Amino acid sequence: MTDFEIEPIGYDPSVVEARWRSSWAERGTHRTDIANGERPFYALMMFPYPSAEGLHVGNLFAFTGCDIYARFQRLQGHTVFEPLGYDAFGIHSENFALKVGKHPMDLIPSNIRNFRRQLDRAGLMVDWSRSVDTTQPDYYKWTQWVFLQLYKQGLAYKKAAAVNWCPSCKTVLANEQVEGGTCERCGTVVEQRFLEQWFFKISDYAPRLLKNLETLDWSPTTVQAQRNWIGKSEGAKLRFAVIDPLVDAGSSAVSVTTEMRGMTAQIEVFTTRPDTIFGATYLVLAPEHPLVEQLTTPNQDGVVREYRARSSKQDLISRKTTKEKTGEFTGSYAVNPATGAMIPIWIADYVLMEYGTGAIMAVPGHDERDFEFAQKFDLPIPRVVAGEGQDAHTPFNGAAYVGDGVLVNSGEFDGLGVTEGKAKVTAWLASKHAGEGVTNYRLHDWCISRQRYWGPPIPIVYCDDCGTVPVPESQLPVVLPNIPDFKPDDSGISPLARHEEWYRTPCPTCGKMARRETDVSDTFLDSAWYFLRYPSVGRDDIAFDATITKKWLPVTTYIGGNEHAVLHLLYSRFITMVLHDAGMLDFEEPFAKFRAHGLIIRDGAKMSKSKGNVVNPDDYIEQWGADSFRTYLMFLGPFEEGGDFRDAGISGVKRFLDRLWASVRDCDHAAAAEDEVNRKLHATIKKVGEDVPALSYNTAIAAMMEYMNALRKGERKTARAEVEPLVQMVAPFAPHVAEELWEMLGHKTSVFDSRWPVYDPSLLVSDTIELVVQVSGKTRGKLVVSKTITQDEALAAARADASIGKFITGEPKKVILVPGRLLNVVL
RNA sequence: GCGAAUGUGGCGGAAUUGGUAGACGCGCGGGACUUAGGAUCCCGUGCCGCAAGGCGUGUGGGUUCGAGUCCCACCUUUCGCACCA
Repeated sequence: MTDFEIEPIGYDPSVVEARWRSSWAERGTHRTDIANGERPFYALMMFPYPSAEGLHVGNLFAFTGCDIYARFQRLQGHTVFEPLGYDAFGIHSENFALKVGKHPMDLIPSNIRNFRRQLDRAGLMVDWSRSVDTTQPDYYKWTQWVFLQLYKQGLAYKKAAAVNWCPSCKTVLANEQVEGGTCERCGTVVEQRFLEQWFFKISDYAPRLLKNLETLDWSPTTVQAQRNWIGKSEGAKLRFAVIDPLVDAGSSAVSVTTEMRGMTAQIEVFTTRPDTIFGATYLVLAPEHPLVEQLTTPNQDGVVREYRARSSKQDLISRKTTKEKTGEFTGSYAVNPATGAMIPIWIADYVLMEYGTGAIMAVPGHDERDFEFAQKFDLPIPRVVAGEGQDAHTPFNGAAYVGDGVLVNSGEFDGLGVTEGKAKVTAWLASKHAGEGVTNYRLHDWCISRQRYWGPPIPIVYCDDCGTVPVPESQLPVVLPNIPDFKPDDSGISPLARHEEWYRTPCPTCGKMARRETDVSDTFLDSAWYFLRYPSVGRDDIAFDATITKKWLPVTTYIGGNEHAVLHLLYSRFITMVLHDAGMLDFEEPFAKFRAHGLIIRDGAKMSKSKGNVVNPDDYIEQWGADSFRTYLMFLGPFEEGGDFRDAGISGVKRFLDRLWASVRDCDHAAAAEDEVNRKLHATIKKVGEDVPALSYNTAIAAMMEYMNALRKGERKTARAEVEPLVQMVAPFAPHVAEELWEMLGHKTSVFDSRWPVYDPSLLVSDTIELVVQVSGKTRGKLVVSKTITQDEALAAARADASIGKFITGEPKKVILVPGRLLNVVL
């Protein structure tokens, strides 16, 4: 190497990165001082499921985004805690184990080893001394403990209920795990089954889960998703008296009173339009409604029975996608409490048992679905709301009228607006004991039982004498046994139920032989509290330490995928609220700030195994280094929107890091920063310092590249003062090479123990500005002028400039000067 | 169907409160250094045009001295919810 010219411009990432990986490990650079660290900052990322395929680029995209944020906060002087663990229980792991014929207890540890290897190479600032693995007894002991806390609060209960059953996964699913009638996991059409299940009363918390959303600094899309899911709607619960079919069947009476004899039952409906009750001409029950049997008259029995059988068997897909209305008349009638009219009771599958009361009053004139149904079955369609230009007799033009208007054909309420009508009609019906105003939520209780093997056993014992007995906390964990035959079957009973040696246990209360609960809990319970565990990892006497928790939580920033907007994120909020109410936490919202990241696609298409366009991080890290890979991932689009991964793009990022490396290597340690460059440097410090906390990583990188270009313009020799701050700014993105360069600059400690550079605002202002000159709104050029130039001076200068002046052909009608920016001469 | 986004060069994407559209990167063209270059460095690169100049942010209107940005209507794509009474 005799000549400066032939020295390589680039650095070898494999050497540099290996060197710093071991240095960080040796020096404990990523270890967080939980007990004494000042200005704690808890940067959380969603922990991955350790699949056999290894780390997905989407995982790495999310982790890197979080890592950059965390490293930046560290450079701001925070003690940052960035933990990561494994969400390894659950159906996904178990199904894969079944597929490859291995036991999950063997499979998961090897998957985790592989994940750990990949994660180590990614350059994350993760404190591995405080990790969690949800499948370890020292973790799920506390998951079971969480269950017991809910049980103690009366928020965990068991009931036989119609639940979603996935025939392929052979287990029940929570509502949140059913997507459009299919299993979110395997896509199989979900069936309804009637089974005994454990539920958490999350519905009790619906109003609070909804209200607190207003106070959270979360991505708006996530907040909106939760709001929709909780699904608040204001309306009324109304009661319709049923006329005894035996007494009144075949009666031709059109009008009856509520005092009439023979009333056997009442039907409760939920409606958001109590104002339209005068137009309710029939009732509809969901086919599986418990009253249907009782209401069906002998001559309708056959068709009703057949319809119910058909709709229970019919897959939910066709039921939810076909708009075609079907239904059957039960033969019974009820009394409309407003009109006193006798109205028929139908069953139809467009009414869902899961929502409201499973029954509706049908107002065909003012509800599209009811209209369609009434037309098909030739039921009366009266008008009770008149819109603009309509009156009580305006005919329907082939569609229901769902707009605003005034009530008509509604007795004493005629003429009231819809809003006022709702309130007055509800009050009137309440005075007649026919109903009351209620708020209804779409959110259902969370079904947590799973008839599977790979999860934490639910810590409950059933004793013939004592009944349902929770396992005492001192006897936790209830260890999941290693059984060879963990395959689920169609019976609706967990594989653990085949192991008497496991489930037979003395009753914790009386000591008599009893039977353990053989269901395990939903994976989402594991992840609903893991963030509470991280700072307290190592404490085996308690789930989370009060002092440490007070110091570190709520989580300062949580970054994750929006696919968990209604599952994990809602459950975590719920569990946190419950523990707060039990006096164990002094906050009720776990995540102060949440940001949803975008998705990575590849060459304009979604990545998928079948398309063969999946990015394997290992290959890219091998070829380009983790620093370039990380930086490229952040550069390809806005972090919160995701981006399009194209192989060609990564070279530009590597080139940038190479140039930086060369600039540092060749820099002049003694020279002062050149004025022009220094100004640019301070503008860059400002820009990057604002972009990074806003997660605008792509523009932050662009700004640093721009500065790099300015730095090298004219093949000049750079000064140390010009590159040193750039090394710090690059550090969150490319931590390995930044450490290397920091060391090359003579520092003995980690760049992450340095302080983020501070910009000098006085360098960002200058006395002269570039004034854009427009003539009649068209840009004709620009002038370098004094910042304080007046309108007249600017106009004169524009006239004097040859290329601009020629466009100013006459006397201007109007002249507009935007100080410091632009001059528009209107002719 | 409902709701939320989105639409800018050949491509990924930038653009304070309305104020130089296309930053940064890829790709492409030219040059330098080279036995060589898929390395590196320099210059150029929205479209049309020799030029002067004109035209350009999904489409059509509008507000304004001035619109990618604001308003109205429509279209595209994506995501979420999907008979929720």
